[in-house]
Amino acid sequence: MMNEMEHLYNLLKETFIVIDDGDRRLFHRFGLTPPRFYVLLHVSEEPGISSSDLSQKLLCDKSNVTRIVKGLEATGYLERRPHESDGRAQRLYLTPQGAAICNEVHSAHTAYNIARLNSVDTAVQTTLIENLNRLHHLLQEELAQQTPPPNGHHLV
Amino acid sequence: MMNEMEHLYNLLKETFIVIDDGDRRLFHRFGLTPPRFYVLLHVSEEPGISSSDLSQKLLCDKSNVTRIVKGLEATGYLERRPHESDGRAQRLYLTPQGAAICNEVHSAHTAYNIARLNSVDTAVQTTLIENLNRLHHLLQEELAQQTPPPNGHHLV
DNA sequence: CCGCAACAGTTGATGTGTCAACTATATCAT
DNA sequence: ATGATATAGTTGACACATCAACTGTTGCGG
Repeated sequence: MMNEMEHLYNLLKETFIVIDDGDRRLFHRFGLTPPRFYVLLHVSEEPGISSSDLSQKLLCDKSNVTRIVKGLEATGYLERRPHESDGRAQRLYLTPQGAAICNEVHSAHTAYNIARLNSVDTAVQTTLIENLNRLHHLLQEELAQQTPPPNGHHLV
Repeated sequence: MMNEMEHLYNLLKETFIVIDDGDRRLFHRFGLTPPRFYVLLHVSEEPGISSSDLSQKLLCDKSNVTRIVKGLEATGYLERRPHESDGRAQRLYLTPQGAAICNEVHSAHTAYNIARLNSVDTAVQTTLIENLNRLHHLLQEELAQQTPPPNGHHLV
């Protein structure tokens, strides 16, 4: 019927979906989407970060960042300033409102994660982390040796 | 710095991303995308299934199915026939070409999953499945009791 | 049998993601 | 210095996802 590999595969996907759905709802309560929040978060952690660096952190295409930033700028959460020495680049900064909402949502998200993930006991948590770590490494190796990555991914 | 919950959270997301990226590349080799493939797969498993039922299996909105089906119909992989007793509904069937590509890609995907997930040894696999199962259950309960689900999700 | 709620499916608006092609600036080797 | 190459960011075209609003059918309670 369904072998172990398929089972593991499906479990991973479904677990992710549930987590992601919870995130989406949480962010929605604050008028944000996951990508918008994660842009704010990264900018708050590294003020002045460039769009390119951001796209690498988010594991998505640069063009995607361009448009998300545009939206956040329109909402008044983010601003772009020209890079002082590189004429191509720009630097991203949070506005005061952006910083405020980012802190607020970040706390809520952390609390939510504690609430939802703390229900598994510590022992399970630890082995889960160990095992996922191993799997994650193996998968990444496997992918890396496959081909030069086109551009792929689609995080958060 | 980073507590256990955050760690687990990030690991789950990143692991999923790597898996998903591999999938995307695999399907791409056959001129398919993940959503298109999964529509074909479900129709092959349940010929005559309706769009509504499909959207529930895929955990996505009906309107999404409408458009994916439209695309697959245009490619000649799928056809729609009116439901014999319900004037609102339609039945979905694979064309011979659709059935052929579906089988081909399905085998390739299974083989790929075996290759990539078999590198973790059986013991790890087993505990991983157990622990993920537990986590998955808890998360789902948590989500379910939260609110009447709007429509959410975004599988595969 | 009639009116109305539920359901199947479509459409439009919008956000997110990809890729490919482009502009403009930087960098590096000669 | 100049010319090839790389990098930063934008844009256009398209796929996929949501939600909200709509059309038609079904089915059910009066």
